[in-house]
Amino acid sequence: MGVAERKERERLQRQNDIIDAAEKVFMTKGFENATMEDVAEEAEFSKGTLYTYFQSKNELCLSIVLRGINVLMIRFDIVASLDSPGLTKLRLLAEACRKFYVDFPNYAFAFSNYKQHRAGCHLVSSILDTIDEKNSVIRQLFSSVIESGKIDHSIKTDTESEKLSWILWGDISGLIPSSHFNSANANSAEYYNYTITLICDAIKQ
Amino acid sequence: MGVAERKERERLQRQNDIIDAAEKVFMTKGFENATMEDVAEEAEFSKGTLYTYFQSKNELCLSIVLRGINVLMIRFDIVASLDSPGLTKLRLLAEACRKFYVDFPNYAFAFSNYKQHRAGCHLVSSILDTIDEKNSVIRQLFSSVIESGKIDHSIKTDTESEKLSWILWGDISGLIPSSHFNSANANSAEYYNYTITLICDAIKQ
DNA sequence: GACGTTTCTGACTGCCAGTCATTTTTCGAC
DNA sequence: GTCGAAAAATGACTGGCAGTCAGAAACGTC
Repeated sequence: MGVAERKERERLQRQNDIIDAAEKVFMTKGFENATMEDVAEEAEFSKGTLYTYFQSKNELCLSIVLRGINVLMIRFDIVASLDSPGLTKLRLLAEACRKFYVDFPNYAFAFSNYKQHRAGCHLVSSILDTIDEKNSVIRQLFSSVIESGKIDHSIKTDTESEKLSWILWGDISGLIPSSHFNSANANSAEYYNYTITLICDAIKQ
Repeated sequence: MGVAERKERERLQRQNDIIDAAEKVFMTKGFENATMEDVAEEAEFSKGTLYTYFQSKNELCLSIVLRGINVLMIRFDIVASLDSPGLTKLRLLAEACRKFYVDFPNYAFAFSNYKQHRAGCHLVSSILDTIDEKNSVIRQLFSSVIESGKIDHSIKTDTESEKLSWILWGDISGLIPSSHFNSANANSAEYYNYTITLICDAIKQ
């Protein structure tokens, strides 16, 4: 009796379609200006239906963030599994993240508004919980890469891997996408790279 | 004929009173939940009056940010005028900023929402222009401190002062108060200090 | 005290997130 | 094929708030 499974699959598919539509609409009109009506129209559903899939407009936005994190994590996992010195892998993680923003500007945009959507999402939300979880996993990944660098002597042993993984992930997930959308700063990639260079210089053995 | 001057002074005073009220209301209720009615009541004006002093709710918030920047800049200027090595002054600038957030949590809060208010402020705004100006002045201040460090041999001569001042000011004004992708920011001061330590380690002569 | 100017007011408008009673669709059982 | 129950979709409606504006009040000048 695979009906329940099929229904669940279809539900997830519809949910995905709505996120697709939201990505498109929020990206073109901006989160503030886009209305749930707009998203509903793009997704070819009525507004009411959106609310059977998402608690609020903000939660819908967080779903986009979550999607982005998942895509990014695939790239992170590939880097982490490489057979290279820890410091090299750390640089590659940062580079993977930078490239991710170039490849998916809509996710960079979503990331830059993350805090705002999170604040506007008071209710208990499984999506919020999942994001927290993924964040924790990513920091652990960074942390283990740093630790591996200590073992292979590419990174100073007095480096505080937990703090550094927090800072690095915070920098590349929060600071960079937000300055990316700052009109005054055309060559943000250069600043991004310089930040990474400085931090790596500070911790290299 | 000091009437025009007195009127201007009074107008500025009233504007200040409104910002005072807004600081209080936004801080207690949060920007999203606080209404212009709330601010008006606190300031003992009607809602309409607020709009003769500020173009929008977002511009009112930016005024709070601007106030904060001015307060912070006084502290920065004191540090910059010290007769110490450039690297020391850079550390003291970061420390002054951290202390500023402790002394004025409401400004830290305003800073963390800066991007959002800026985005919601489409119109031409003299407050926005002034903020941009102050930001530029602060980056110049950082830059000149870095340059002075090169001269007194506390900072490596290949340090890119313009990029670094951008990064540092971006980090301490944007990243730290918002403390990005995680809610557990209990010991954010530690992360803040470690970031500064790492960057200073990277550039010290 | 009358007249022009500045400041203030609060009822009103338009917009939109979010709701919910109702309709439509799905699907197993017979 | 059709009936009844459950699931999904609908869109008119509500409530709340940012921002407006026509008129009232206060102020300044002669």
